[in-house]
Amino acid sequence: MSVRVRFAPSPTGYLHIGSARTALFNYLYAKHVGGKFLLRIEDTDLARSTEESTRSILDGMKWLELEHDEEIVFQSDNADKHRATARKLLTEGKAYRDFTPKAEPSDQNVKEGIAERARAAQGVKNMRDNPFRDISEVESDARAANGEPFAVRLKVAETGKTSFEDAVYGLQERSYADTEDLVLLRSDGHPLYNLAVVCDDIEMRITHVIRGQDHLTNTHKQVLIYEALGITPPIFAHLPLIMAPNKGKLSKRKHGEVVSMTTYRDAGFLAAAFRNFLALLGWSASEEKEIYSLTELIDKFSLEGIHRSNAVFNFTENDPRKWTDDKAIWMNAEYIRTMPLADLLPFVKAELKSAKLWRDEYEPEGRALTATIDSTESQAFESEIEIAERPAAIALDVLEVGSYDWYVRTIALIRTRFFTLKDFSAQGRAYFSEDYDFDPAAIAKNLNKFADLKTWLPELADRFEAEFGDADVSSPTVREGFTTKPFTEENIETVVKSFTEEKATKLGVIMNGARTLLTGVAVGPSMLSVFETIGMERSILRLRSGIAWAEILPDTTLSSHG
RNA sequence: GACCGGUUCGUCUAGGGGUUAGGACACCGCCCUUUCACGGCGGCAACACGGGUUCAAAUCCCGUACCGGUUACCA
Repeated sequence: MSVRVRFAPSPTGYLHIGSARTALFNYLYAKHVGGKFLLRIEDTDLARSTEESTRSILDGMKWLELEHDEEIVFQSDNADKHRATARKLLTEGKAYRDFTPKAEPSDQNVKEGIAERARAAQGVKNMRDNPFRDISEVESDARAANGEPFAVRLKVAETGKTSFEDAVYGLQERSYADTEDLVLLRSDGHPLYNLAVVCDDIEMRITHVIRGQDHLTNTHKQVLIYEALGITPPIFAHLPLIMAPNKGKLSKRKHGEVVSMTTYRDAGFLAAAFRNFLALLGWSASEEKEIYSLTELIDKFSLEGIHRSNAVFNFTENDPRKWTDDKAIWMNAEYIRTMPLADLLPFVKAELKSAKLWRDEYEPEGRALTATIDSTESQAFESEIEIAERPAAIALDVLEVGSYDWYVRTIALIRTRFFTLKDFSAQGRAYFSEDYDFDPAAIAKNLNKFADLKTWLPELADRFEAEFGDADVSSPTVREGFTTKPFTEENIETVVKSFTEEKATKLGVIMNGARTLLTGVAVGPSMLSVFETIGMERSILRLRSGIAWAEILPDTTLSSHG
């Protein structure tokens, strides 16, 4: 029998990080064993389910690239079948009508109320004390025929226990005495969760139920329904929960956007990286390795590798630097820095486009750069990128700023310090636009402290112009007839070094000042490569520009010795 | 309260009778470097507690503590 698993979220909000991991594990297991990964929307709670939420969940799944097999099942479509099942159990005497009037839902916290009631009962409640449990069939039928409202409850036997072998938690047993006669059908005829789940899992021929540990005790109730129906239950595998840093529940209400999948998509995370991170929360392949491709994950995934203890999703509220789990950020940076450039480029393109920084010249001529390049084309393309990535291999000593080759090489250069895709349009903005911001901290540290730079840097620009000025950057290979050198790292270094000596200052002072003016930020790749990448013309322009200087505080009187 | 589950560095985890208890993130230091959030090297840091079994316990058993889940005519 082939394996069929399902991810069954209830559409009462966006895709929660815990649900996303449940979906991932189901997906990985299905793919590992060559089974089917199905999706069922558990929308039986009409009051709370929304279409928008369903869409958001689907969006999240799509972003994570967890494609489901077969049609989506909407649980609400099966309500009639659920009711029929309940009726069947009723006629077989395995369930009974409960004519107890429906209790008014308390207006305070529902969960709190339940716990309170349970505490009051001192845990000695007799689960078989429902007065309608044993009324005669005749009386029950008569009252029902009379229009009296009733809920349908499963008739749990007086003595015995339910048991099942959980693939993660091992043998689970529970005395009947601890399980109430659960409600199958509400008095308004609405099927309840446990009934609906069992019916649908049977209908969908689910073989393995992989879900959160919060359902571990529910499972006993479901086993009871399977037994009443005379059907062998599927294999259950419960997952440890993902908790907040205080080991409490991780919820939208308390923790906000950090728990939503769309947050990560919008924050510039790569799905592959986030998937990788999620996979390692509650599962491990028992090896000293952190980076796993999807194929590796599928290959190595097993139910045996799932943990039994909850995992903390570590983040610090109100700390922008640690707004989400450090390891997730690191993982994303790792992907951005080390994944094949050809795979990264489409994501960078999308980011630059949405920031209005994209230019069509960045597209390789005659080819559309998309995420799905066929293999032969992709190979040719990759070797081209390899060339661009390896400065030494480039025939030209200067790349034309704004060209495709320049673009690819720039991305290869700047990605080494980036954490998210957003960095390409934020920190990296100065590479693609003249309209970029200056980080006040960078100005304070690299410009304000050295007042002489205000005259030095424009002077450096003059020097650049004199040294490199009439080199034809548009056809840099043609060098004959020109008296000046090409604007390359090596030549730039010579010029800047002698300039520094003339001014009797440290190289760092000049370089850092220039970096701030040229890029607006205090960090980045080697400054020589930044000069080269920004290009001669723009470098000169920016060194002369007074934009950043305008932000210098008026009381700055520090000398260059500072 | 009752029932069920869990407990290895701050966090994610490896290890399941004999290990200097390993890795990753974070943090710190050094190196590289003009800067840096890149890179390299190194450091700090953990078996919840108490009993037992055993020549030997992080590992097996019992208890305690703590944490979590469930206890709905929610899902």
